[in-house]
Amino acid sequence: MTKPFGKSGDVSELVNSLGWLEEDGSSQDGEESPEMRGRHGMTVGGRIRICTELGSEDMEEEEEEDEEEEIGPNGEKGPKRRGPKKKKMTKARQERFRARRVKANARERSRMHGLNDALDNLRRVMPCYSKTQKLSKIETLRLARNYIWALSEVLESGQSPESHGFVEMLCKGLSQPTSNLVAGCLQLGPSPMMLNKLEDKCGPGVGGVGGQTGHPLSYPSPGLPSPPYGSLEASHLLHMKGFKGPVYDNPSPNECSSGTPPYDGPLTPPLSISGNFALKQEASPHESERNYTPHSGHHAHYLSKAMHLFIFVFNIYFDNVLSFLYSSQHIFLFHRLLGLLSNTGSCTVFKLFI
DNA sequence: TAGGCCATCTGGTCCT
DNA sequence: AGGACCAGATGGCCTA
Repeated sequence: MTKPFGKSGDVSELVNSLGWLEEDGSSQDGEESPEMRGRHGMTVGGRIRICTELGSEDMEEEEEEDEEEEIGPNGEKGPKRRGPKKKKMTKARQERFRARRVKANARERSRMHGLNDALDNLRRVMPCYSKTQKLSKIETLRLARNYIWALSEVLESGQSPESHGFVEMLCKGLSQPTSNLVAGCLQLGPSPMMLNKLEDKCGPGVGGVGGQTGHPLSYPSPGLPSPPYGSLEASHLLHMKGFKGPVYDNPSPNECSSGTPPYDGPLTPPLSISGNFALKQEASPHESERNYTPHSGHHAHYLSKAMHLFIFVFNIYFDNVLSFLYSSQHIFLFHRLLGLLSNTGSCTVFKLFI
């Protein structure tokens, strides 16, 4: 249920159709003409514009009026205005201002599109991804936070990802519908929706749950990070201990309450980069995901998933990642993890990173 | 119909 | 001067 893009563009079309565009055409892509702002003070959408340095002709007139006011009503000279004298809004200046504004709007739009693309990529690696039922921005971020948190808990405390607690962590602070969605995905395992997801990414018959390899944990070829939803495969999640029915129809007081409660206190850091991880990992350094069994490759498996998501999330803000990595001992641990993960053959994206 | 979510425009601020 | 980023404002769409 994705909404069409450029809704404001519709407004501009309306404006265009009403013939309110500037003659030079500088009001394209939803821009409102200075005339509209100046003369009416309110635009098509009813927006009130506060004129500061806007290039309206009225502004120019206002300035001139102000200058006249300095000569008092009875002819006496009033106090001179202090500070630098305002530049006059000449026609040329107005046009430059307008052109600058149009360019800035375009940049801002593309910036936001970039942000949305990144968010879309993030949605794709969430436990419940659906083209038709998109998570909202805020819910995507919350779920990502929870997911990283939950996976790191699995690594640190050895908690089973099949436990009720794992699901609870995933749903913490999420709205009721999102909680239900997540719970539904976890309970149902690889639903048709998830199969679609795999096919969307790697094409039909390529890897994935329904792919040629047949193994539930054989991920599709590179591109996006290996999808973490392998951990949601039926063999893991259908038999969750203590996970009964639509749990979130009846949420516990602390978890998954209705609405979108504010973030209630600091969580465990998304992924604790501590020596422990590496040590746990070393138990089966040569484990391949294809040969993964829940017992022998437990930590390697979930470590790789956590790292995939971790890196992917940070990939969105790559600049921040770099400063983050070079800022402390993390760089050492990062490389150590990289080496270990390489042995598992499950860190394609990781390698691309380096 | 109210509320949630979203895209867009805009002005301000900071930085190069 | 101009670009990046941010937050506020606004209207449109959708759903309960």
